[in-house]
Amino acid sequence: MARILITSAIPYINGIKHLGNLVGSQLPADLFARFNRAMGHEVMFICATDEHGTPAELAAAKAGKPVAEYCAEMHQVQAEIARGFRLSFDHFGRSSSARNHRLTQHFAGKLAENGLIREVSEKMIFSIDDNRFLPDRYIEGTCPNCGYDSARGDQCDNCTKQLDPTDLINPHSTISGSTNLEMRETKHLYLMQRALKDKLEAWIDSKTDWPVLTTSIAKKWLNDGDGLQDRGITRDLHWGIPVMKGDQPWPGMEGKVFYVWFDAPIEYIAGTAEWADANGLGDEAWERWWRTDKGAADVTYYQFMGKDNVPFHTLSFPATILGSGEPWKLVDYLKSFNYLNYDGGQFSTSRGRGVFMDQALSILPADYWRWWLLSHAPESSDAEFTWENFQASVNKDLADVLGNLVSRVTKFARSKFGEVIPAGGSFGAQETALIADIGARLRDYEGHMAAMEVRKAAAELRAIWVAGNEYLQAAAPWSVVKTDPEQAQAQVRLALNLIRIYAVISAPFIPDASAAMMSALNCTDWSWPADTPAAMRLLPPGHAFAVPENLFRKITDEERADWQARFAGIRN
RNA sequence: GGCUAGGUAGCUCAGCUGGUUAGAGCACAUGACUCAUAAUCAUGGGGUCGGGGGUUCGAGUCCCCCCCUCGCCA
Repeated sequence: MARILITSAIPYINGIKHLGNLVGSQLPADLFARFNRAMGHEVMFICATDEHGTPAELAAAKAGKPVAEYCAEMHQVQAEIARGFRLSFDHFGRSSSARNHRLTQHFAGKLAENGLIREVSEKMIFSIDDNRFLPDRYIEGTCPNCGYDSARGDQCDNCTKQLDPTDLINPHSTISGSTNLEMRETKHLYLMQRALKDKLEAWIDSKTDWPVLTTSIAKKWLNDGDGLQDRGITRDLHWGIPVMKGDQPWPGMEGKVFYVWFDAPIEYIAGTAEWADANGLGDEAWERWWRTDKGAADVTYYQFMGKDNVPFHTLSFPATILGSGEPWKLVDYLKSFNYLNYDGGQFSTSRGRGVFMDQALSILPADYWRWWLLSHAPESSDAEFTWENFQASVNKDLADVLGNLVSRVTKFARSKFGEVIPAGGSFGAQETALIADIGARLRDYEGHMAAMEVRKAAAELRAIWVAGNEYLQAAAPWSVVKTDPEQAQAQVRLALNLIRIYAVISAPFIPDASAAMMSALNCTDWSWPADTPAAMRLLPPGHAFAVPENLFRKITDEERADWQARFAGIRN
């Protein structure tokens, strides 16, 4: 039994995520977690909300709530939606937790102890009316280059010229509109990543099995231009983790907090500690997942994320870990995803374009979305969601191939032999061939799942469902029953056992439908069909079953057209 | 502008270190079956593998140039 640590990139707190966010990290991570649990491995699957930073403060202000209260509420909202999608986190934590405060401060203290932190004084724009320093993109004014009147402090959207906020003519705060701005001196901490460059590079170079997408991004940042740069890890904000050197005050840094990108990945560790706390366990319970000197030497650590997160996970976070000089677990395999586009364009949170997680669940149950998203995961390149494709895939794969199979088998069995597994006959050549075929395909499926080849795994799973229909069509128990009822009983017995196998192996993709199948079969034995011939005989003659409701309904053309119109533009 | 990835049947995509008539699913056509959610199964049509050069006995697969898409960076 292996020990497997899985983290999904943590979603930002300021709103509900869209399906592109879901399929890029949480959903494939959940698939992998469920599969590994089913294989009997010990799994720790952690996710959380990423709660600090300026956007959270602004979103809270807009909602008219204190930021802590806003984050607490939004965390509950996101947690509820995650449950709706059946994301099987062992813990869904919060980057604002006491655990993360302590750990983040601990790491900063260790980095300082090891001479990897330097203090930098710099001048930044302060908005007197907003009573806050403004990040560059929150300042707008007239572009000195082209005269565009809504140029941002970091770049002009019109002429694309790179700008410094001080270049702008008539600069103003985008938060309040105030022009009452001034340059103020402020001091920040920088993590000296340059000093860790060689260590990071050697570590990246050792990861020969990583996708090119991952390593090429990391190497670009390591070597491009002036190479890896030191990085500011503090900000002048109110909402965040106070800057402390371990548990000691940090002179000169009073009133400042750590930068959100410094504390967010540390939450992977803190979230595991939160899990231990929530379950009444001691520190050793979570440390055995993260500290190689405390039992984590045999842990394999997998991270899941969209490609935009790769630099932080290949460089920044490892710099924190390596720089601490302590034996924390580094990621072993990093699975990154491209983007999911929506009907010819991009999903857009600001314009409400595309389908958001809460809306998706209000339309159809989680399994429909899970199946489509995972079977079309943007692995090798960007992928595209269209309603036509969604309707066609879901209707064909789920309703016709799988759902109808369960329906035809259980209904036929009931009408001919009653609601128990029939006892007659024995498996012949056709049955033996099916068992061999399913067995071979299962090994293939397991290989794809273990390798996180999500699309290929989905395709193989579907092929396994199809094999059941092919068998049924060839065996034709509805004909055989007229001449050789004993043989038809054996065929039905096999088919009913096949449904249990389908339930077990499909659960990582469509957990609710799997549960419905198992419930209909009156079975609680979720053991993986490693021994296929034995699994085909698991439900014994005389075992009672029931005919379930149809597992999946079909999406009609009217519904498709309606949704297409509804999600084209502004969210309402 | 630099860099990554991609451009393969109407659609969504597989094609590892170059090697027999380029594959799958969907869609389409025909046939079979009638247990089942008008579901299933079989067969078939359909591609000059973005364009142009080159290496090779042989290239979707390697090299060069060009065009287009996406993202990152500047």
